[in-house]
Amino acid sequence: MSAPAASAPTGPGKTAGRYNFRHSEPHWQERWEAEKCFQSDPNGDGLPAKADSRPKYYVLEMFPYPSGRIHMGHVRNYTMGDVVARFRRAQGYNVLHPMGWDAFGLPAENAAIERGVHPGQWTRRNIADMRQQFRPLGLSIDWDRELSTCEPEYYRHEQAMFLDFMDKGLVYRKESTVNWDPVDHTVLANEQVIDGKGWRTGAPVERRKLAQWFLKITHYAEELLSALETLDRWPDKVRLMQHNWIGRSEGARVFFPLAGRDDRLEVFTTRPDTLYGASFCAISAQHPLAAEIAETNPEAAAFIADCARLGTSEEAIEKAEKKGFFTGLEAVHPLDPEWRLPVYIANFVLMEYGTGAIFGCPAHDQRDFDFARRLGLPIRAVVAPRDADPVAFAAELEAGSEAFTGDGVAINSGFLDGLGVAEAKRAVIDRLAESALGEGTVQFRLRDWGVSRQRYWGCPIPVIHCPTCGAVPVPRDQLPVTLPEDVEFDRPGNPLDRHPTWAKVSCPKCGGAARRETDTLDTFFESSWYFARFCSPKVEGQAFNRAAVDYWLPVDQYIGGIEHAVLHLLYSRFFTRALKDCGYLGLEEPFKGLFTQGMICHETYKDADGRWLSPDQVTRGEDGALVHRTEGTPVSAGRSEKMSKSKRNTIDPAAIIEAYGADAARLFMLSDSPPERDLDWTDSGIEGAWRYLNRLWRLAAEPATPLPAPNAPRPDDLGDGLPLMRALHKTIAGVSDDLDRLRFNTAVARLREFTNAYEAFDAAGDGPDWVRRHALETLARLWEPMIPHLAEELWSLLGHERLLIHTDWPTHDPALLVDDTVTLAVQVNGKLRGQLDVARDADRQTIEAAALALPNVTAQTAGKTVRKVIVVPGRIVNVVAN
RNA sequence: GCGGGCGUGGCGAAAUCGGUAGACGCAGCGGGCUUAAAACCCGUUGCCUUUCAAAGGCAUGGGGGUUCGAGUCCCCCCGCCCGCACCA
Repeated sequence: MSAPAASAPTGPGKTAGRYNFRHSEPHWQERWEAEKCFQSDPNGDGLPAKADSRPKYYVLEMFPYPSGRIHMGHVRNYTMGDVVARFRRAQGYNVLHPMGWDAFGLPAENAAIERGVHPGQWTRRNIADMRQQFRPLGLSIDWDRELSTCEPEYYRHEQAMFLDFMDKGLVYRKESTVNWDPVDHTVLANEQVIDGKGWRTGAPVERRKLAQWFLKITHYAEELLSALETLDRWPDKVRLMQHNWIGRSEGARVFFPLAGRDDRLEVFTTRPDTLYGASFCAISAQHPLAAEIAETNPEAAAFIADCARLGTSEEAIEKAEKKGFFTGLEAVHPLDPEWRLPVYIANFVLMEYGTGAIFGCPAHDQRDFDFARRLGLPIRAVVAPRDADPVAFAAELEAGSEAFTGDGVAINSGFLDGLGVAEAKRAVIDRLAESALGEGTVQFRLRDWGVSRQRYWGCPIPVIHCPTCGAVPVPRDQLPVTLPEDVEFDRPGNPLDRHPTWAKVSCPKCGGAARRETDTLDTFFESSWYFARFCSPKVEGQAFNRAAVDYWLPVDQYIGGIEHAVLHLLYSRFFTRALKDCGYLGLEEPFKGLFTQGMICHETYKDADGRWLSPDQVTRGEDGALVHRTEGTPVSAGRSEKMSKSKRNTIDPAAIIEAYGADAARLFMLSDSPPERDLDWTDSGIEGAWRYLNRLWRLAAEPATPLPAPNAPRPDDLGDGLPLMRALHKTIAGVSDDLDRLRFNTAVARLREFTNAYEAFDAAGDGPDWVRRHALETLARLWEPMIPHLAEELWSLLGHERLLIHTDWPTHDPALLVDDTVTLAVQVNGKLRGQLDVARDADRQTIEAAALALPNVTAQTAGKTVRKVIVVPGRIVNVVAN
């Protein structure tokens, strides 16, 4: 790509002048800073000044992980947020637009292992670097509210929250399975397990049981689900994903007494109506009953081990045949004491869902059907479609290979026969309840949130393990529990665990020797409340100044990536409820408006050997074909994909800003693609943005016609300036609406369209000249949220001393939106045959007559009879003739 | 397998109360300015028929339907993308 050299304007003449962004952008940034334009915390308590009566508006972009380098995704994300922040500020809102760092996490530990640098040092240096990289973008951020989650001033509050959650019964500890890398002696996150092997060591991952801390998100499952309906400014897609993730299903718990034993098998089903079609029971390989049987039955133990081996790779699960092992036990059918069902251990039953046990009804569940076929178990139809012949239907189903899962009526089901599915469910549940053999229940797919991580670089869990008192909370006056600085990463495992002194403490209860919890919190913990901490980031004794969170929350517009659709957003919704129940704040939903932006993509390149090449290694040869820049060897271009280091198709924002300036980068980010869709980065796209900025700059720096003085009075009669004035007001209305709905691409198109109209405008006189200046000033004001530096530059070129950012957002004059005449499309039989200019208020007869008189219309209707003329005022005339 | 989304010029896209499809931009083509190039400016650009003009035909993944009129609503089919994935 050719980087334009910014030069001083050369004045009118043969060479067009160029906008010098290198001078201008830092200049306006300094002015904004000097005038404290983005400050929002005058008292230090998070609240606005007493006299400030503006309504509040909280705009937030998901805070970044401090990797050390900003990437194009950041530029897009923060540009969008900045447009919203600047737009709302101009509209008279008191805007909160903060920035912080999601600073705990694995990459810092990897850096420590690979380069021997301390995670804290690495993280803090990255933060400093990234702050510097954000600065040239000209974002309207209140940096005074900056926070970093890895600092004790931040995480001490979440330790207190953890203890409050404990008091509220929202925290518990239980054994849970983790992915264990036997070489690194470390726990792996799911995404670090690739094909059942550790990503770093390649060693087969083991499943180990560890006691871990859980947060009871399921306590709020019902509410988290139902409240989704109130989030009307969230994308449907995200709400749907959360809906599915929570996965509510209504059904029943059914108890099957075990023949010859005192205990019973507890089963969850959504189809109690098919109980008469049961032909077996099945339990998970992890079910306690399975373990019990395995103790005395080596074959059962072998089968269970077999099941455990499976289950790492998704593909294996997909292809796995349904397998079962007969336990020798028989379950008694709850509706018929004479009826016995064999009990199997089955590889397709999940311990984590429901009760870890099912009853199988092959006729009406495909999995059960497959299982029954394999093991030769009976298949008995107990539901038939309403219009089917029950006997024939049952025969066909039992001979076929597919279960029937649709609605219908009960057959072969005793007292249920003839009832619909829904009625039959109710009837069965009632009958079971009478004999205490079952009950209606609601089951969720959502599981409790396991927050323990066997890691160093995270927030310490404030608990002490005492051999006599058990898990004891760290007394609040001893918070924060801080991470030790003197740690080594030269050996595998968790440095906290093997630290010589850190974990050794005395029990707060009995004073005996005890040991600190060495697990740290999942990093989703920090991001579940940072948006609230931003409301009063400087208060010390408490997490929040209650008045400040009451004032600022909820976040009016949250912007971030779709990858956080479920976990981060669901955890934050949970946290907000839990914090409310602990008295921290007073609302349930933290994010009123949510917007998920698309990714930045770029074409990918490979050399002849299939190695990825970065865009700057690729150029076009003389024949236009892609070649390697230095070696001249052929290069093949692949499809456009999300920018990623592994595919080497990234573009460095710093290089773009250096070559074209921040406004060009911002403009390109907002142009062309709708913000929720992926954006393709192209060289020609950024060139186009840069070209437009210069055009705009020239309108003010080198005007074709001299402009009247600033603040010149508006002439009573705009004369020939009226059409441009109308176009301007349509633009004001359109752009305001676009920005309100975050439709940045159409706002850009509209402003460019008006620029075209402005340049084509050649009327002369006082009226037109006044409109010219007015239009240019308004154009600067409308552009300011998107390209703030150039907008200020234009404003200044137009002779204003006071910053543009302090001027109000323009409002349109509704009278100027309606034209005196309108152009109607004229159709004959639905096909366009001409156009008609008529007065806006022309009556139907006049329009009809004029339309029928159009030469093209008479030609088309010649020899036909006009049956009907449809007139849609202001839009269209359709002549129906045959 | 289940759920959701999307298919519009060479490309990114507009047009969502059913009313002139292709705004705005990218790329292309022709021209101007220039010693030359860049930059900049002007014109042009969905496809087809037509020497020009005028006009006409075809076009929003494919097929059918509703309607005076369908990118938009309904039904069927095809393709791509995303989420979940033995959730009983």
